[in-house]
Amino acid sequence: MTRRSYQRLGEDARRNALLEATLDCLAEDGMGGASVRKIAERAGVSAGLIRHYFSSKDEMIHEAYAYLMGQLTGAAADSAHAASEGASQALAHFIAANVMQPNLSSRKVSLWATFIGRVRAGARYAEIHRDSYREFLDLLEALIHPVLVQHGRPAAPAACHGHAIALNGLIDGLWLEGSLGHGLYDPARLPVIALTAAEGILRLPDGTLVRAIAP
Amino acid sequence: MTRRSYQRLGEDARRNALLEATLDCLAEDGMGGASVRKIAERAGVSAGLIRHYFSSKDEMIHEAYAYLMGQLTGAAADSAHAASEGASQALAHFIAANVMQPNLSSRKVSLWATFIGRVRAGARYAEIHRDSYREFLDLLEALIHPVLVQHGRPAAPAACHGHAIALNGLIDGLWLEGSLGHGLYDPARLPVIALTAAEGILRLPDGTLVRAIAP
DNA sequence: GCCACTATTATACGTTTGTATAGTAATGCT
DNA sequence: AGCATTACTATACAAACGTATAATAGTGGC
Repeated sequence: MTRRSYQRLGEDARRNALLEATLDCLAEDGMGGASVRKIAERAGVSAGLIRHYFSSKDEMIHEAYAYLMGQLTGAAADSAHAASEGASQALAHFIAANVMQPNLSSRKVSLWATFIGRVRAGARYAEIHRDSYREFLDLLEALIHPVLVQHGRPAAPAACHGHAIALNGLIDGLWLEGSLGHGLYDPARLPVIALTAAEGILRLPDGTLVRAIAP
Repeated sequence: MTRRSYQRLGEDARRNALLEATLDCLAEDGMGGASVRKIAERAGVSAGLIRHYFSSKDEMIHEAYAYLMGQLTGAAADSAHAASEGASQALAHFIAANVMQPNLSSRKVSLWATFIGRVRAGARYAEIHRDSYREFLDLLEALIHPVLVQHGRPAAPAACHGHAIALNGLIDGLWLEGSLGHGLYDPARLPVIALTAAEGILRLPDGTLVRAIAP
């Protein structure tokens, strides 16, 4: 009996490789098609290995969701904290980044939607979703507040919160629909559409955000 | 051997019962848990029946998606064509209806997301999605145009189209996030948040849409 | 080079899955 | 009531599934 040769990997590296493989299989085959054997094959390991890292398939999928959302919120936080020339530019960059590559991504949307489809029925999914949604809202509030102050708009916490909810909704919706390659319009239009809409939502002077990132 | 007694149903009625059962199982158990046996049980028939109506499980799921989107777009069209006192009220009602019950529904969102998760990898899913997305955009454009004209805003087709994309994004995002019971805010706030944001996106005078549906 | 540790492979098992098909009971017509 | 039609049940099958476990080869330390 000839055993396949293999290379050992540290615990973190192997674990992350399995989570990445899980996400790859979910993006391609959905929840119904991502079997343990497929995930193992994608990760380049045998199916028996998975039990050494996760106590069940369910746990591995939950962890994959947490891992994905950690990546998405991490990238959003980096974007929010990036160097910029003022509050308007920071907000504009944040919004635009969400409706452009690499965030505008059918893979990311497919994964996000696949997990959202389970939020209603699974407490762990719901918890991960709520935490990341809260984090996105908080990031947006922090970006919106100084912009409102700068333009003399009402900037009380409640107003900022409402704006953050609306802006997050706009970004989510455009990101979702814009990533799916439907061919109904050129996704390159989305940054301007998003920024123009955001100016309206925040009652900013026309061009405040669009001009903040234009050449 | 005692066979279970049963009642015959006409082809359309039985078929729709199966599609409803499919959606119920998908909403509860996801793509990975909705087996043919579960769906049959939910529909109150034996598993062998399904082959008499659908040539495969895959086909049944695709048909369920088309059926769901038919319901959602049908309801949207009804809402768009409902009697109203003017263009602003029609648009306001349409927007508000999308972020309130019965549309604000974790079941609907779970189903929608579950299928969206498959759009990237499945041509049939992508086709159904594109057709319904186009229909929503068209409905919105038709609602937006007279409102812009009424308020002397630029109302060329390209402008309407861009506004429809933005508004649809806003509605989708708020509907999605607002349906999931995260407890971060009261979903009863969403109609006002959505309408206020829509006024901004369309550059309408403050209160145009909010006041159109307030008591 | 030797050895201990352990990451990994291969295999097994019981259950579940989607698909296939023969048989029969419900129902409408005469 | 009798009969033909057919919607539906029950069962079977091969494959796939998630889970479990014994064995072994890779690797670092000495």
